[in-house]
Amino acid sequence: MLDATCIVLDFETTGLSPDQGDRITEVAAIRVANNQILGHYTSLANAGRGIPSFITQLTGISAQMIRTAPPVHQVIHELARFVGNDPIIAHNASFDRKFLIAEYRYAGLASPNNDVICTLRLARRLLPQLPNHKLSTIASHLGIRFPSDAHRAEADARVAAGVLLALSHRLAKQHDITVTPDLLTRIAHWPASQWLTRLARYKTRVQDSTGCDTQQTV
DNA sequence: TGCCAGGCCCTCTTTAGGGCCTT
Repeated sequence: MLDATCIVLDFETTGLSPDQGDRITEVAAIRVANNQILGHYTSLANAGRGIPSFITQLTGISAQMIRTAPPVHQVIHELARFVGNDPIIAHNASFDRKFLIAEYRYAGLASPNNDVICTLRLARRLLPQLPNHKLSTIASHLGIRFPSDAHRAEADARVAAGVLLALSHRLAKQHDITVTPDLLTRIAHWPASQWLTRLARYKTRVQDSTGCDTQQTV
């Protein structure tokens, strides 16, 4: 169980690198609290960039769709209000984080300092037996179905939210521990070969600090 | 002319290289 409020974020973009001039084309942010999806913000975004044909083939997002979309600065300001200071969750979070930082900068906003948790890193630790750790593979393994076409922001974000909740549930059940964003952040950054040892030490430290056997939120 | 992301992770490693993952 995940005992916190988090924002699951997914961007569709014109390419892989904001440093190479790529911009976002669509964003979805989903608020997760008390193990439920409580709300979402989704929008296409017009950043004035052309859409490579392979991106249209991959995502279904066309140049025509972007021409009639809200301007990207408006979308980013609305996104920033929705996200607030809650921890951000994303699959391969370094990708979405670099676009978030770039788009905040373009929009004249201060660089976000939200905690960031990566479901790719979590899945590599909690599900090492999988043949790969693509979002679709993890979702299939966990019995999570895409609500619509993959590679659209809201569908990917909803699936990532399901992955987050399923991994949190599995972690809590298998290790008898309260799962918090702080713990997920720690696990994601512990070396993959050491995370179980580190988790045992973490549990011992929490028990010692509380003076009882019951796990507490830290 | 040719190339063009970047951070993480694993291993045949650490004075490195290659695969994975996101669009």
